[in-house]
Amino acid sequence: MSKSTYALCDVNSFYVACERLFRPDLQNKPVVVLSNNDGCAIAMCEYSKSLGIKIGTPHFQIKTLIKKHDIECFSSNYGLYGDISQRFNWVLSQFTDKVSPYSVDESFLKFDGFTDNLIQHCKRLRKTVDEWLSLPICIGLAPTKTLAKVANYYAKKHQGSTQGVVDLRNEQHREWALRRMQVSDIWGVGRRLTQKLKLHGIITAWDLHNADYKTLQRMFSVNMERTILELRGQPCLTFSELPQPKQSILNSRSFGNPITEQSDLKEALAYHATRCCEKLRKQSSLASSIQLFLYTRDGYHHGITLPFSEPTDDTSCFLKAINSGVQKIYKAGEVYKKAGVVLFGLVPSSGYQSDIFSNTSQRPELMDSLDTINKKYGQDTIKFGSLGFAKRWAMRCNAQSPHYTTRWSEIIKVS
DNA sequence: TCTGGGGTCCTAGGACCC
DNA sequence: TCTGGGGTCCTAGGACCC
Repeated sequence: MSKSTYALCDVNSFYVACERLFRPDLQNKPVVVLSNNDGCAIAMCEYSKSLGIKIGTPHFQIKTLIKKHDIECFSSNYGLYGDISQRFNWVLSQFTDKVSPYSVDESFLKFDGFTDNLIQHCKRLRKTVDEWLSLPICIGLAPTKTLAKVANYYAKKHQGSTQGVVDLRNEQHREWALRRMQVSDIWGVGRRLTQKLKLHGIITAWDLHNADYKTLQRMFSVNMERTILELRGQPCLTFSELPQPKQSILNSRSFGNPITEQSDLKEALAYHATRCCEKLRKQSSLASSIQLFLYTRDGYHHGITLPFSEPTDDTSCFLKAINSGVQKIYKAGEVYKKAGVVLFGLVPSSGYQSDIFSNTSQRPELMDSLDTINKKYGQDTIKFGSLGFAKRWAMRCNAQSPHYTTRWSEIIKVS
């Protein structure tokens, strides 16, 4: 039996590609996409990169560049990106039944039983994504996920000569590739680890490939051991087609303007809890506890964790917890810049044996109706009163493109 | 003046129990 | 002067990813 081959498919500058989909006039114009709150650049085209704009560069630092080079700037539009991402994965699923979405713009695929014709198959896949979705992608092939990432790195770097597909199933090719790659470019090796590895003379990906994995496991962690083995072609990371249920669910935002009133904080936290609960019910889980946290302007962090008497997915239980929690951590006179909610201790809702003596009110039908209506008619068509109407905390988002594919009112008009 | 948000996994250390 | 050992659970913090 032949071994499995992994492919990593990712869309080049995904957010920018999405913004260009319905704006052909931007095809040859520089584009930058900003983070939530329009705080910093999080995606950009090659040209903007060449001007020195990097991921994380604050918006205010590049304002002159934007003006000078007539760069089109967008607030991020996650509704659009999420929808295009789903279409992308659907196209991938036409080429293999083993698709594992890894992030909004990249997915791992698994191919069994392919040999020589796999490269041609991937080139057809690439052409199809281009024809059907107008998205530019690159594909890396290898016997492990970590090596597929390496292959993808080269496919992206040498798109012209490789036609966006690089195959590292061959060991000699792998050595060539790893010798020329910095260890910091390996998936799972960040800034800190790069520095520490350097002290041990490990500079290139090939150095790490040859290092003693037992020693490095003791020095760092089992993740480092896995990375080394994966670089040697031994799969250590699992491949799962079904998205695994989240173990924690978080929603938070910086405020558009600083907040000092407790009532505004409550509204913001109620909003975050509502979003968390939607995600919770979507993955059919119940949460055992809720944590709220506030950040002050001076960067100080206040948090509190409140357990429930039994796991729940009823929004009103979370809102009650927020009411009591925020009173405990709020300090009059503080200036707050960010708030958020995390749900912990998630358990599957199916088969959960609820305590017959518990007085927690579970109203699955009510929550169901709420989700159905809001899904059909838009977020917060029906909502709890504690979410309020003022939204004094709402984030800045001054240049968002229309939700072309997910809101009827924003669909493109041809006249 | 203005620097995002949502996740995962691992480890160390403290509390507690027997 | 001596001052156990092992297990579990929880939390905080660090590191990584996109």
